[in-house]
Amino acid sequence: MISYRIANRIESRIESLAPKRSSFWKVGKQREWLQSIPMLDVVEAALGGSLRERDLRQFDVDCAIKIRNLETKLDSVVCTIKDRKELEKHVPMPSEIVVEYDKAASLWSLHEQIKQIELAVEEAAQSSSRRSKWQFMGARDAGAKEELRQVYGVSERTESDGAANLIQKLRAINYALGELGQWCAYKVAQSFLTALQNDERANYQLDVKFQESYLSEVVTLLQCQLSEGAVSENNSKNATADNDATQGASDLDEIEEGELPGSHVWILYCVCGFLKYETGATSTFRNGASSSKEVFLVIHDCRAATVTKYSVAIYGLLHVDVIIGAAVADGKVTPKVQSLIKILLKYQHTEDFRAIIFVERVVAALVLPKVFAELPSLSFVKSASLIGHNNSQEMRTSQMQDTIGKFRDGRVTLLVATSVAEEGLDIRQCNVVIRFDLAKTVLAYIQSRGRARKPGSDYILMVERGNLSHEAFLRNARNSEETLRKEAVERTDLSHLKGTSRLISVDTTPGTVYQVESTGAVVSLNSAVGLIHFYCSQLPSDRYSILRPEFIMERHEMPGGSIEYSCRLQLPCNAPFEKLEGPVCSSMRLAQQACWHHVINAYKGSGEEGEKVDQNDEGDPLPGTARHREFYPEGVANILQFAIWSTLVLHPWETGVRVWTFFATGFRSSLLLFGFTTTGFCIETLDRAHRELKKYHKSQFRNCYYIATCESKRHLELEFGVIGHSAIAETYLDSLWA
DNA sequence: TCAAAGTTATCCCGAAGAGA
DNA sequence: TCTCTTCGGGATAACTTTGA
Repeated sequence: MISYRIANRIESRIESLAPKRSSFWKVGKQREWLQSIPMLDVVEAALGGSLRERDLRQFDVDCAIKIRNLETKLDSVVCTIKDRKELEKHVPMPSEIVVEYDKAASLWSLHEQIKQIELAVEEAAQSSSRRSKWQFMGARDAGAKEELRQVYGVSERTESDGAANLIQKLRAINYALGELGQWCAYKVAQSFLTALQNDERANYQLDVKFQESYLSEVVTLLQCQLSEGAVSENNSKNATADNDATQGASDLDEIEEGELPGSHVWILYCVCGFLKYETGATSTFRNGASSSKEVFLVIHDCRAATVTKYSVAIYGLLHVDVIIGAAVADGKVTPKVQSLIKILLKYQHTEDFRAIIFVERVVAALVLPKVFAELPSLSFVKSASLIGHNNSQEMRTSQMQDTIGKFRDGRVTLLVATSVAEEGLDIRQCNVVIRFDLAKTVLAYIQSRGRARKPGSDYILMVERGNLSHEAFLRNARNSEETLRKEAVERTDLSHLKGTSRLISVDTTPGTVYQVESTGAVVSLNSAVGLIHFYCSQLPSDRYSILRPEFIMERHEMPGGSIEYSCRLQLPCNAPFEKLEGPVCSSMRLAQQACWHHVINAYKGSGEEGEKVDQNDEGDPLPGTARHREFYPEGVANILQFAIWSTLVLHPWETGVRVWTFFATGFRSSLLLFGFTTTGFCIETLDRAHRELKKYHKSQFRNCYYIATCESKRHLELEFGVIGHSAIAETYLDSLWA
């Protein structure tokens, strides 16, 4: 909490400083500092005890140094309030609870079988890579295949195209098997398979068929193993029918409170949606979903037992414990999942329960809500997944917002989220945060705790019993936080380290850090690559420009056999400089970062340093400056003012309408505008033809500014009018059309 | 032992497509 | 034609694996 406050303080300080700084400065990673919060080494755990006092003092000093260096880098001051209780009056602090679970028994056989399937996929993909496309659809010659390609409007994909995707899925299943248990892995495999079967491409794309066949195998593998202990909706009914306890089950609804019928030895089973265990001579199987109360009991030899609401409450957890415990023994679910279920059950009577479970992997976030949905004992929970996008199971932004909205208004009471929810999710009703997978960094540890916003909240950390790295992480996170707080209050005297390499100084490290004298803004190697990208994005442009730097790496074999790298930086053509060669460095990353200094030098050389040189002597803004961008309302660079005209004729197509296409490309102070005629583009509509043609030329010509594809002179004039070149275009077009 | 490469996740932004 | 949404590529971060 303290360091989170510090972070906020620093961020607001940065924000207050930002307007005074150059555009380069604004991109600096403001969050970077938190990632580098010092932590005690895992060595501590390996030593089997706490660090000695001398080591702790050393750690405090390290912490002080890091904070001081951070302040230097950000030109900021770290501070906090002395009395923590004072802070807690205003900012609710959840109570931290550590829950231990046992290590899962490894299901070697299943893991191995899935790995074998993975190998088989790789082999099949390799052998299929040369196979003809579209063959499986009966296309035997090139014409037939082309016809199919036209019909479906997509290029054909082969088995090898699907292999990489499938291997990822198999690894996710294997992960679920190890971390969550067999039943969850089965659920994962099943959802992958269902998604493929619902994919309309399955009708004609080989890669989908390929994946489907292997996934079916995995589903069968996991499903077969489950049949001994698992009860699906269908076979639970069968089990009930097979058992003479059907009557007993119906009776049970009536006997939640009162005396059990005495004619049998009753063993009532918790059926958490998927489990059935036969341990008694006479048994009753009851699917918990049939009861409105979801009571779960294990009562042994209870001929005369009296069931009361009290015993229901007492035995509720015991019941789940026993039954899921049996499932744990079978590997159906892992002890970790068992513990999670038990944790959730403790909140079943909590008013306005709202919880977030943080998991590391997307697959866990997706499968756990499915598990909860099938547990009658967790029917008080309405769960949903929250994951980011740009992964194989991505969630769209609108879906994410929808889920968060539901969580906020209570339609969803439990979110199972990846780290996407660690920051920025502000839901005041959230009263429980569970770290199913421990955070990876102290930042994540603090941030996820901050999601529990309600007074009296719980922050539950699930730790594997006997896992040294888990224990060490917890200790380190707490120590780091406390050390930070103390350091922010007391401030260690580091004057004796002044001038040494441990305390960084913007002045003492020339060559790695650049400082803008007028503002004091500092740029380091760490932020170099990001800054170059940002700089490019700020260059004046029109909507057709691709403003992206390109880093071309070169490998150098040095005398002595060592390998070093240099980087050639290619900037967009509307930058004041286009190509820069960086020095030879020991690593690719360093070579990439080192280009930064050349950018700085070129930047200075072009007179573009700081805000004072945003304009030339005539008062016009210079290229690459914010003012320059504003100066051109259409976003067209100054360098486009001069033009060299040229024409060329491309592909004399056989039939179709004649289309005029132009594209413009600029080099520093000149513009090349090419025009050519194209006939034969008869793809549905002319609009479509234009788009296709534009796409083609964009891919063919680098640094292409603008493409216009038109069927008449008038259209072309309009196109050029859009980018403010109507006068130039008119002159040119007159000569062309003449 | 260390650096590179790979894997897992994230965010950001431009391109492309859909719909009003 | 414009606006909004979706998709995909490129970036970062932390960690693990691999190889010299």
